[in-house]
Amino acid sequence: MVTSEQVAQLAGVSRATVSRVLNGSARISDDARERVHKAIKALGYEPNVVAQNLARPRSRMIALGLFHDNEGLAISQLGRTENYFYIDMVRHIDRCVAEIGYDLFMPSLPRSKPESYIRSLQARRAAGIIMLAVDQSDPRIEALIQAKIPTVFVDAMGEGSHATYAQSNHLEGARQVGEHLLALGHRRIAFLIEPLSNPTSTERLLGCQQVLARAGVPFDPGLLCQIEWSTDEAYHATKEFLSRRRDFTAIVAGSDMMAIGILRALHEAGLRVPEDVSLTGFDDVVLSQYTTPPLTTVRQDKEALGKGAVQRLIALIEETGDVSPLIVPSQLVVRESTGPAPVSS
Amino acid sequence: MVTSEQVAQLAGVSRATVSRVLNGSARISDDARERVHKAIKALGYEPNVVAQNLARPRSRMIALGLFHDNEGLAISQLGRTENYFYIDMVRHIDRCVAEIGYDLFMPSLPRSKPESYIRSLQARRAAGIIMLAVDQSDPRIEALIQAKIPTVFVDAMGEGSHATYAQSNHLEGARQVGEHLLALGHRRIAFLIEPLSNPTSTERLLGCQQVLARAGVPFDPGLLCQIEWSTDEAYHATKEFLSRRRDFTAIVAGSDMMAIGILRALHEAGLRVPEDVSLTGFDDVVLSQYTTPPLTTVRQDKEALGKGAVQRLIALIEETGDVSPLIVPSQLVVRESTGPAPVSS
DNA sequence: CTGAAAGCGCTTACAG
DNA sequence: CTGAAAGCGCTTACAG
Repeated sequence: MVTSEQVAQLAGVSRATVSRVLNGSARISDDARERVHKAIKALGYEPNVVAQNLARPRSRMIALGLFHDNEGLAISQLGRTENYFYIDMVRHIDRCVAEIGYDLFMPSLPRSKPESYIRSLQARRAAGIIMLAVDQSDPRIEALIQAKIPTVFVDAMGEGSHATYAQSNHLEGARQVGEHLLALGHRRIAFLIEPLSNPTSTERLLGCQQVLARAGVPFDPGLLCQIEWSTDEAYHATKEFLSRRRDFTAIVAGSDMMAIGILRALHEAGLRVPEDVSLTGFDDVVLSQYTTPPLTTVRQDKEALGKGAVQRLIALIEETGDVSPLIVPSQLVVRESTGPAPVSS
Repeated sequence: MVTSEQVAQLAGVSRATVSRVLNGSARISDDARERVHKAIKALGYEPNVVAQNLARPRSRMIALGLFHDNEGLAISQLGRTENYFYIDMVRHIDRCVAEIGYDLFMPSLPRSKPESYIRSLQARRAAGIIMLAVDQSDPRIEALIQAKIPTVFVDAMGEGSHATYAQSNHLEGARQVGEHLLALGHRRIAFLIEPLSNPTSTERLLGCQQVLARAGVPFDPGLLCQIEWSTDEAYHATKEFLSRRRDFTAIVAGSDMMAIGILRALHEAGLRVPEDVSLTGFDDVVLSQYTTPPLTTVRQDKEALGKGAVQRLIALIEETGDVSPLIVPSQLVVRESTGPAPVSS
């Protein structure tokens, strides 16, 4: 591996000077700058980022975490169906982070206590962390805030001197769903959603409830079903649910990936979508247009979320710029899984 | 942050000794070992892995790469529908790597030449790399082999003094598909598969061809359609294909994610699956049991692949153990997207 | 068994 | 503008 020492020798300067031209320091003679650049090119030099991260007061590594079931292995969690939406979003985060010259990494930390999670993060010298959090009560949220590690939470509402958050306007999205179903004549609507320890879930429920309440539609608690949110679990839970109740004309699923499982349970039960029952999702994952029928859902603006989260994290790290919570508008997308409520029932 | 220096002081030993007990060096007095452990616990010490990776002759970081369209941003690539199968596999890789005390990272490297890709990898001090490669002609494959960076290729056939590969037995899986369709009476079978620059694709085609040829079924080149392999592209390509030809009773899709797109195009064209046309996929991604109808496919053993790849990479890095290419058996899973060939046509 | 010293490859005050 | 030196937090021969 070629080092800055070799570049310095070839250019006839010191390592300090090489470092300075690399980091765009101001006071460098044009002559020196040019000689260094020439040497870098000739040698194919690329600075050792591990050494840089150790030497600099602040590293250029951003950690991406995903809290799920108290697991620390972020990459593994990302592969669970319930997190497919985040995969779409992470693509934008990745791109955005690369553009500003930082490295993104997903620390695979063993399951452990919050304090040790923090220490592992520090041991890896993360400059900051983007935390995809699905459970507001996860103790690591508070631990990150206390530790004053620059953090942007996505879908959890952590705030502090070095923390802020970004999320879609789930409430507004849910209201659109409520209005859409209402307009189609639905009155008895079932909610198959994630446990309400997930704030996203709560907002989605609330948005629908608000609209229905204003329209004078009574809320039937028996039609509210909190289920775990993988496609598999949604499928099984729906089968069980259908064995108890069928007196509804529409289902609001907590997410698209849940809707995919619900759809199958509905098919197997001989219920047609949307003729017998309408179904809506949330998120607009790539696959929601490939279900049978294609899914009516609420689109989250993945790009705005991803870029916004990165921008705020940098602002937090560099202590300059906008660090206010980011709320991104979301938008109902009507496809073919919703239709008029059946007249008889 | 607490450093090894502080631990040393509290334990009344030198930093060297702290380092030795941490790394399980043999010759350490029980007394010293115990004092150090006590100090570590008292201080909540966790070694700085960045410093470790710099100081050690060999780091404990494993890079995960994904070559796709000459892009370097691995995490972004992973989120494309065409790579959903790899997401499932990566979960096992992640877990396995964490178990042996290594860190997994997905370098987000800007699009660049092979040489500079190699340099970036070295600049990040990767001990080795697991390369998910989808195009055998990608120049980075050869570059990695030449550079003698320990590498395990998945789905590309790179071999060298420091390189080996792991993949499913796609040929055998494809034979099972061919036999299954043959047994159901299909004779005119369309292949909508990835471009043959992808060796996986070639093997899958070949396996089916072999079986059909042995059965005396002629191969119609007009029924072979090489299309890009995202769900989207498969959908659009299928629409186009259906406008030209419909004289087939079965479609072999190059992958499950392609089959999902194909399924939609078939629905829209008014063709019923499997009554009018049977459809098979490959991979058995999580979602293949949630399509309508659930997909007949070939299951890849993700766990065996992931674990096997990691085991071989470690063998390559430590220069001891089995580094022979790993071929994992795969297995037809019959679900509801295949049925008897329609009698009339 | 253990410590002092050199080294991993950078960056950054400190002088000049 | 530029270099010599110290430092980032570890590990590992080298002695003893």
